[in-house]
Amino acid sequence: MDENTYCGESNLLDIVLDSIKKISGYLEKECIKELDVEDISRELKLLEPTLTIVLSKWVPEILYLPYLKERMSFNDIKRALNVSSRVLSDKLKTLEKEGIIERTVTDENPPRVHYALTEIGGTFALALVPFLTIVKAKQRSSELPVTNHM
Amino acid sequence: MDENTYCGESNLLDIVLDSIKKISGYLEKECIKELDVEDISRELKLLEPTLTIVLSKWVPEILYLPYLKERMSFNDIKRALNVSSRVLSDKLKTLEKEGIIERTVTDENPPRVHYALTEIGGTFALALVPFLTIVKAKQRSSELPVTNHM
DNA sequence: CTGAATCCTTTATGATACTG
DNA sequence: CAGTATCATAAAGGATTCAG
Repeated sequence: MDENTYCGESNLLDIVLDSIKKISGYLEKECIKELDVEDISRELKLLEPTLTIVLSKWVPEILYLPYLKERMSFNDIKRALNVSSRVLSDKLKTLEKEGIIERTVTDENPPRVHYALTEIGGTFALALVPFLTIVKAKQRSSELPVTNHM
Repeated sequence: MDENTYCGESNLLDIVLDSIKKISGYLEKECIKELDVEDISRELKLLEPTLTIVLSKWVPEILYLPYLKERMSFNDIKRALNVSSRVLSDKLKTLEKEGIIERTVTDENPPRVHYALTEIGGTFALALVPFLTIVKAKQRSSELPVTNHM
């Protein structure tokens, strides 16, 4: 494993798998027995609006851009992702409303606009890493080290 | 915090935040500097097909059902989620093709069909937990303990 | 019960053009 | 540069019906 475009993720994968193991252990011991389908379903319905936003097309890409750069202009993002301005505008507005990114206008002359992840936005991005890592690992090899899934 | 429908997740949140912290620390030290927008963008494009599937409507819900039950019939799922059979059928087929769930037909009389998470599917579900936990924590209170996001 | 087949509506996205 | 407005298309979801 040497063409690590993302970064040395043989190591990242280890961290992620370790996290998953802990979560799995916790869930197994503490609560799974008491859950029922309706609970989870109801629960996920509450999460759905946010899920729909964060996991729609382009949004993961966007999240990992400011993550890199700290702040980017509208056109920087547009060019980096090769997305139409209408779609990008929509997404940015939605993400701003959700408090995931923030838009700042400088009082320079001419004024500049830049976007950056908020703190919660950054946490969101990081919380997605385990999932992205697993997806990637699955794509790389079908035989992924497996945690005990309940 | 006592109406924990999901489960005692003040504790789960701790585990998740700890994981995120480790991931954050790792990324910060090891690689973020060397990344550029095109890399990440290219990378996420590869993940996109899977992301689109797993994060589309109903799929998280589905993932957390067999997660609970180990195996469910078509109609169990249908009733639990209150989803049309066309949509459910589509989703299940796609998930099966992706190796995330598996469909089994028993040779009873009458034959029964049931669905269950595969091992990778279970890992997927667990890998989503951090993200779901963060989303939920965000909804519960705007002031979420924050990791240093780069 | 487990779907497949149809049809219809809604939502998401894309392309293009245009403005302060 | 940072968008908005408009139009067109595609993709996803929902409702209903029917069959083995």
